[in-house]
Amino acid sequence: MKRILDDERLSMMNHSCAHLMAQAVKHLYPNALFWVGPVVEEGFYYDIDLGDVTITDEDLEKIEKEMKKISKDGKRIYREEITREEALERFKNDPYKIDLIERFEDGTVISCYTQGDFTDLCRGPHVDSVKELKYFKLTKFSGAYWKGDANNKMLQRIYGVCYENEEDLNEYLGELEEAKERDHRKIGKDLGIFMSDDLVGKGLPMYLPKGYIIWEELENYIKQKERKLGYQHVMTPCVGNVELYKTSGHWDHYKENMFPAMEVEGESFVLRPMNCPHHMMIYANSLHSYKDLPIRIGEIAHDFRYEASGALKGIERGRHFCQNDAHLFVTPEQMKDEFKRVVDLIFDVYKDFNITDYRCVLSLRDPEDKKKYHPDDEMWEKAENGLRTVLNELGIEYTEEIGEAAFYGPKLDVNVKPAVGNEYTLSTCQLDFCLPAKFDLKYIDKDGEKKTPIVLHRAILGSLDRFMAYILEETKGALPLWLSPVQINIIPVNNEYHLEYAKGIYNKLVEAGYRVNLDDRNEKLGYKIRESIVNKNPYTLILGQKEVDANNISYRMYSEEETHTVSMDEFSKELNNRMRTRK
RNA sequence: GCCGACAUAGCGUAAUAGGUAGCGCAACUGACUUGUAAUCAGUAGGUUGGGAGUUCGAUUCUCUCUGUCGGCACCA
Repeated sequence: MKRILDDERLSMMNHSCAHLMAQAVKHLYPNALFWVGPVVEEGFYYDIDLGDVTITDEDLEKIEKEMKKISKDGKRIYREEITREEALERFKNDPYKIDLIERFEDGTVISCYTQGDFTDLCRGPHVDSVKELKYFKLTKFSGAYWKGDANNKMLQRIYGVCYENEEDLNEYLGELEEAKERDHRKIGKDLGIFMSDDLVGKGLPMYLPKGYIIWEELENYIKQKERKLGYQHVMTPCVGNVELYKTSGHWDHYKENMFPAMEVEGESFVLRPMNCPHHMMIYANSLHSYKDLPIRIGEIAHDFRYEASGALKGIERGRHFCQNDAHLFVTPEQMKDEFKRVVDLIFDVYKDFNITDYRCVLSLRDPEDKKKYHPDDEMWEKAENGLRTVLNELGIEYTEEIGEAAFYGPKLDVNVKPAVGNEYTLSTCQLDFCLPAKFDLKYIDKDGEKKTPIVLHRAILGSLDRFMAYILEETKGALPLWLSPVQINIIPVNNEYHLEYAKGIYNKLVEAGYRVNLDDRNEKLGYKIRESIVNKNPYTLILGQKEVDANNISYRMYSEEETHTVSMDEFSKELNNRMRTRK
């Protein structure tokens, strides 16, 4: 399927369709004022000020109908170029357009596009006639802050999408439906992986036995990788004194997003939102020589953030989550090498999980935003240039994004897209010259001088919760063998005659360390097989008289219809192989 | 948090122009003893998310709270 943003024609159609929608809205709501209507990955939208009117589902249908009418009428779309002054005069009653026009320098030529009774300020380009826009659909609507600023008025945003023909449109709409099916929240419920309950609290999902198995496997997996790379794992408390976060600076930046402080015997404590300060204190616990560095402190750490209620989303974003966190304390000379090791680890892990659809972002500070970022221009220059150099040397493709850095330093983010919703960060590696200084961390260098180390903050699986959400969506719940809560489901054909044999096989597999289920209920074979497939078990063993007689086993793999009959030895080899290759 | 929509049994859903709710799957009981995607019969399960109001009567209308969903804003 063509991607709209990558396709010139489709981009133009979608943008023109935004104008078409605006015209229809203007017909139905003569007082409507329009802000901007760009093309985006999923089609187009237009931000509209409708005064006190709010859009409903029925309105969306009405607007769509009006759009069809205008399209049928088939007016040509004309481009017109006017001066900034003419534009200011023409749109003098439209504060939104004036706002846009005033951004242009004096003497700029500004273009307008007109179709029938509707004119809009626009850079273009557009299709030649509205009759080219036939296969479109308004998909959703919501509030959206003017200029993306929560302090501003909320406008109404209507989203739509336009394709060249009906098949493409239907295919796209079908994909939207399909995406809902692999939403981790649905899979998590269907397969009994996690739950949540109002009485526990929103944004606080709980892992059921099956979910905890996955969680545990992920924990063991990443800790093993890290140990091999010289990480030392620690355990630190989920609560910390407020002073700890005042020292780090997190309190100033994030107290609004932390659970409120608990006052106990004159002291204030908070649930920790991240683990950097604890790890800094662990480093500070002993004196370090340059010979000891890098020191790599890792933790599978429980964190709590008071996320805005509207931001909560299953296990992808909750108010409790578990970070695959580590802080690497390095000398300036070691920084580059250590950063490379982190990047290598990220992509090594992605290979194991078959993650290929990701985007690397070099997240930089916004130098204009004096509030958000640690005020030390020299430090930022050094950190950002250092990070950029390393990324270039590693040959990593990335885009730079301003204003995405942490308050203490720039970072490399690896972002992915979920089934439903906005892109998020899966892995991150952050360069920090700031916190080590705030905590006055030192090591003794060759020359006997005390120096401050650089810290790399990094998370590979990000949070185990979010990573699990991602894997569930990517696999549609059909997890690879090593992660599956039930790896092998055994079904005896007839309990009376084959249960003993099945038990023998069951014991052997359990002994070998597999998670096995023996389905000895009195149900029809077909019923049990169906259920085994619905539960997405990787292997379903069917054991009947044939297998008993030949002392072998028959199995079906998930997503395959044929049955394989092999000896137990062969089956063990296959299992071993899949466990080893993590397939 | 903001804008909007939604909330019916464990899950998926139906219905009521206001007269206290059906169905399927799951569960439970019994029969059947099964060879590759749903055996048959029966039983139980609901203060229709919580609270308040209007009404003779509210699951249905109104308000409010809570939660969920779609976006926006936020994301150390």
